[in-house]
Amino acid sequence: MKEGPDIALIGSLIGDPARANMLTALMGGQALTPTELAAHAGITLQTASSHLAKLEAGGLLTQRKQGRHRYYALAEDEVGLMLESLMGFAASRGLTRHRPGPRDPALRKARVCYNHLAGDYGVRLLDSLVAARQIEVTGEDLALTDAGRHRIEALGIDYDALQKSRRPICRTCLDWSERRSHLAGSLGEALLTHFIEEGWAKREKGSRVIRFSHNGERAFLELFPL
Amino acid sequence: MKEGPDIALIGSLIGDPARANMLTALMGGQALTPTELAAHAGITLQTASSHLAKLEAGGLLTQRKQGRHRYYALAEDEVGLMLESLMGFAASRGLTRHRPGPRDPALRKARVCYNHLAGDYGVRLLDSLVAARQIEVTGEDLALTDAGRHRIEALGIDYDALQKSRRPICRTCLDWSERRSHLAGSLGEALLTHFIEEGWAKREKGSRVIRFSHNGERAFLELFPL
DNA sequence: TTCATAATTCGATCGTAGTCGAAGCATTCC
DNA sequence: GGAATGCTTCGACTACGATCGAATTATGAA
Repeated sequence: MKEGPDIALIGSLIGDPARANMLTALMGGQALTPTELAAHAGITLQTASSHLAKLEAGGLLTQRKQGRHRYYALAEDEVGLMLESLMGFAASRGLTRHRPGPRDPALRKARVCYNHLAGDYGVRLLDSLVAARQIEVTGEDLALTDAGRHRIEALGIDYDALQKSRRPICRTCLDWSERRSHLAGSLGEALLTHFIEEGWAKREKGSRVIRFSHNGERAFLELFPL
Repeated sequence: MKEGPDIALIGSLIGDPARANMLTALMGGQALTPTELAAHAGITLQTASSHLAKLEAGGLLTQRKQGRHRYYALAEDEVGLMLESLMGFAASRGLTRHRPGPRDPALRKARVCYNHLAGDYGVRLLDSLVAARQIEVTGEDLALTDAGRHRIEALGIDYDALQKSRRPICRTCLDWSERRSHLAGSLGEALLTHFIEEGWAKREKGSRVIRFSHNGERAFLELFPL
């Protein structure tokens, strides 16, 4: 009768439109305050506060106090992966509330998925690393090869620091626009940070879009060929 | 504000405990009837029917009519992947429930489905006839070839008698233990009757189990190879 | 201190969705 | 043919949760 994990609780948390809007907003990767999230969801602050408490109790969000602000963010990578999976299915069903506008192609090209690169460029990144045998694919698992380690160290990324964290370095994440996997995990995060620090790309305010500069785009495509 | 796919609808569908129980049950891979699903969810048939209609409208389930039964199953692989992702997260939160026990192996091996053979042996029977080009598959329809007609007449089955009845001779029937089609229709019935009359197998009282004798099992496997 | 901003808590209202009994179809069994 | 089974539809009841106004707490600024 009752077997397996309890998905109803998680589902009901995501199932409320207001909460779903907040979670979608937080998929941008930035921590947001209750006031900002209330605006995203189109509800009052009181209601938002109640929702956020539930999401936190359910383990989907974490909260960080900072002065008189409280910053909410997705609790773990796993939350982002799960939401992306839901989005993938919803998108395949044609359940998109987003009116097809000019921002849509930009979103499909490159966007942030919690903390790593997604969209066409995100998929290309993983494909390129796999093609160069710098990442090995075993089923759904990814592993960095020796060549891969040297490669990212050459980019100036501290491999030992990545290894210290308990999070997996490489991880697949299903891309809802491309419907293929892109690179998540601490390496995925580090690479996106690297691109931004190098000035190749930057986050667009108030959305998940990642804008590549002209030179940044050229460098990215050259560095990660197919 | 509102970008990306609408995950709230999907979430709310999964969010109801009764529906979550049904989906969990269907993760087993077998197609189930509303009655069975109602039992899994601990609700009445009426309520289950309402839930199933919603899940189907949401694209999570598909339905297949079979006589006076309706078999529900997960609509696509993507649904399973999505649920798996949710379960993974729920499990990591420690939100686990009971563990499933092994079902009756004899039922899985061979049982009666109305009047024809089902289970592992039932699926094998159809597979073998198809492999020998004695039955042709066109989508969900089955057709007996000339070779097939000669084959069953050689077994002593009266083909003309089968043709006289209004019922289709060959028909697919979804096997709940194997989750694949087996052979139904008047031919399916005639074959099971044949096996029993030959003494190869007999029905077990008070259950749906079909017990093959030692010699019967040997003869069956030899006559219908894979 | 006093005021302003940020956020939570409380309480009341209101809709909606889950639930089941009863009735209505559809199909199969005898 | 009629009875039995499987399932859906309809209608009514109920309960839970989303929502917001008002009051409360907490932090920072003047």
